[in-house]
Amino acid sequence: MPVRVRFAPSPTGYLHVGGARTALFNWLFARHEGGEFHLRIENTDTSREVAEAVGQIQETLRWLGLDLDGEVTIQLDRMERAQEVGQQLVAEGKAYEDEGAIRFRMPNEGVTVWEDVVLGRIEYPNEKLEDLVLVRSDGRPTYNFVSPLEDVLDGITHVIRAQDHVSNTPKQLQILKALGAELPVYAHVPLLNGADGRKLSKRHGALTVEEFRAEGYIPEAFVNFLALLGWSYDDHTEIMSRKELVERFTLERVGKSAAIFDYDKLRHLNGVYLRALPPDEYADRLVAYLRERGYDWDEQRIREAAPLVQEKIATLGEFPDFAGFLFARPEPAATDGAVLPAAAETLEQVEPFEAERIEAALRDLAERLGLKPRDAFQPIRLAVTGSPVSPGLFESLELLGKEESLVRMGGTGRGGASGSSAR
RNA sequence: GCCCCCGUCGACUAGCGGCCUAGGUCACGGCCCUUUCAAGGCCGUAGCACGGGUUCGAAUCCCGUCGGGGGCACCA
Repeated sequence: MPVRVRFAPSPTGYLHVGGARTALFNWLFARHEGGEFHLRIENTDTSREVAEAVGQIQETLRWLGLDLDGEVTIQLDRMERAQEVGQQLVAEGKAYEDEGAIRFRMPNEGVTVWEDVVLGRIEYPNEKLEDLVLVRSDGRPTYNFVSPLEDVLDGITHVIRAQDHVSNTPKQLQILKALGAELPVYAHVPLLNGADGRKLSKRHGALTVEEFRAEGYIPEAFVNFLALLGWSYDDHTEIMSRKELVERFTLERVGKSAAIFDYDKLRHLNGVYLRALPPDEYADRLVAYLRERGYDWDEQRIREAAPLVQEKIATLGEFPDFAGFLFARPEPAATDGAVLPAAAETLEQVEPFEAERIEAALRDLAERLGLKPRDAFQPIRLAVTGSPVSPGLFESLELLGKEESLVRMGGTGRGGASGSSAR
């Protein structure tokens, strides 16, 4: 039987990183096995918000590169089918009417056992199982009823979900047994926690995949990072392409304990991926990102700036702060502008105005003035970029052009040696 | 309260009885390189929760304690 898995989020809004990780593990498993990956929306109402959330979830999965098989199924569409099955269970004496609702008869003794691919053998005492409502008095089926029912209807072979579902599993197993259905294999993947070890929440930072996207993380890096949360290939391999992840992913190597979402490591990985991109593709991504974020900066200029920042920033979102001075005059920064007049005079003579010549001229100047390179260049950087941190100075000057560079240097230079005044 | 699960450096993890003086990565510290910031190179700090067993031998197996998480709905 071919493998078929499903990712079944509830449509409460944008996809959370925890959900994304669960979706990724499902997808990796399906692709590794040559099986199918389906999306099922577990809703109990059909509000407009739900429709929007479904769209957002699909867009996020698309961005992550987790392609779907088959049609997206909506839980509520199965409502009537679930009611019929509920009635059938009543007829068989496996469930009973209770004030208009249908309630399932749970066994009172014995244990429900399953072999969890991640957790191992789990035994759950049946006496702890309460008779649960299958269909509410208003006719809507409950989650613990439809979810396993749909798994049967959809031919789901492996249920890969987060560990907060562990205690639902014995209930669902009992229902499946009553239905006479073939049982799927269960794999409960560890949860994702925030820095304090507690539930991941807003105060820990970004939470939805869309937020990370907005901050300039790229999907390859994000997927690689997510894969490493609760799964590992061996004792040293970390950077893996999507293809390699698919080849190497197995549920057997998924860990049991909850992981903490490490923003530092994500950022590092993103930097690794960004630096590894071919220059022209890096520029493409940067342009696309800035457009997405609403920047109307000149595309040609962005492309020219790309090589100056590729080695230096770890997320595309850092570009505006880091290289924004190339697109608009920065606020003048406080600096000791003593060298500025001489530097301006020197640069005036540089022709053509190219990084290599600029560097040679300025180094020569520094030497004549008896200044360390850093002492000579930093005031220029401050004047031209408006910041003590910037892309390479000489390349930046070249990009800006002689005229604009001199204007910026002159603007601060007039302040004289004190240079502490902004004007 | 009851039930289930988990427990290796600050973080992600490797480890499935001897290869462990516990390995890799991020973060952190130092040095080098250097026009700033990064990147890169070298070095370093730091961990098997605790207590009992089992065994010639335990991070690895068993029991207990402690700690953490999840769940106990006509929510999903």
